[in-house]
Amino acid sequence: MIRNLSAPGKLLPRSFYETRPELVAPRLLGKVLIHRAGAAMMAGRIVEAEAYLGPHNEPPDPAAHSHRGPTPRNLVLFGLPGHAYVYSIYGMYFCLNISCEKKGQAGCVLLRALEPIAGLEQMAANRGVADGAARSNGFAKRLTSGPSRLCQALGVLRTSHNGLDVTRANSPLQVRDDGFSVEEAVATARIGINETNAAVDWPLRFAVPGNPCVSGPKNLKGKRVPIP
DNA sequence: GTGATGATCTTCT
DNA sequence: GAAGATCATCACG
Repeated sequence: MIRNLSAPGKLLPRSFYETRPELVAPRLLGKVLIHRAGAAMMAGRIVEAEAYLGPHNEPPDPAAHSHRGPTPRNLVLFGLPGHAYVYSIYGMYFCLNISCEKKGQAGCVLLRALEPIAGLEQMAANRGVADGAARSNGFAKRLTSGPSRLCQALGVLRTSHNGLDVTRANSPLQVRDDGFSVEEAVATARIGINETNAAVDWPLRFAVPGNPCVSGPKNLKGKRVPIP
């Protein structure tokens, strides 16, 4: 039982997000995503993230939701950086992004996997994990290794979380720096980008090398890069 | 371990 | 009307 509800470390300021997504994504590795829901607090360390570039970028990123300009769905991305963009995918799931770059430039970072830190019982309940499974080996990994899994585990919904400012101390959704430092990242192509898409090979997916909570196959074929 | 398949619905064309 | 930044489950090796 987690009695101390104080969040660890310090809140990341808006300036952290006010730059290009391909810089923000690797820098977010090792930071802590926190969701407070009533008396419950759930937290996980970000171990995988993908950058999606805004339409002003050269060349533009055809895989990004924002690449055809603002629509009612993606409006959050064109606003101030440091806001949550939550959308529903395949009818049944949600994905959580954080808007980047200054107002009017719609870059963002998709959070793809966390390493659970706090509130694991609540996460398991949110995901409907049975007691037996919750005690089995590798259960923590299956809670949050995937963009929609982590939304389910933290209880992030489009209706209540889209557009939230993650840089405010009283926000239910925050990203904090607790001093944990990641030395380097693995950069690979993004997941789920069709080969008909010109951006299929862009190395904009960043993960913590060797971390068991990273989604997908274990050996990432990508190259090691320093954190920019 | 990998690979195929179905569930399900919002969004934009 | 089609596609989609996905996941659980099942078959098979």
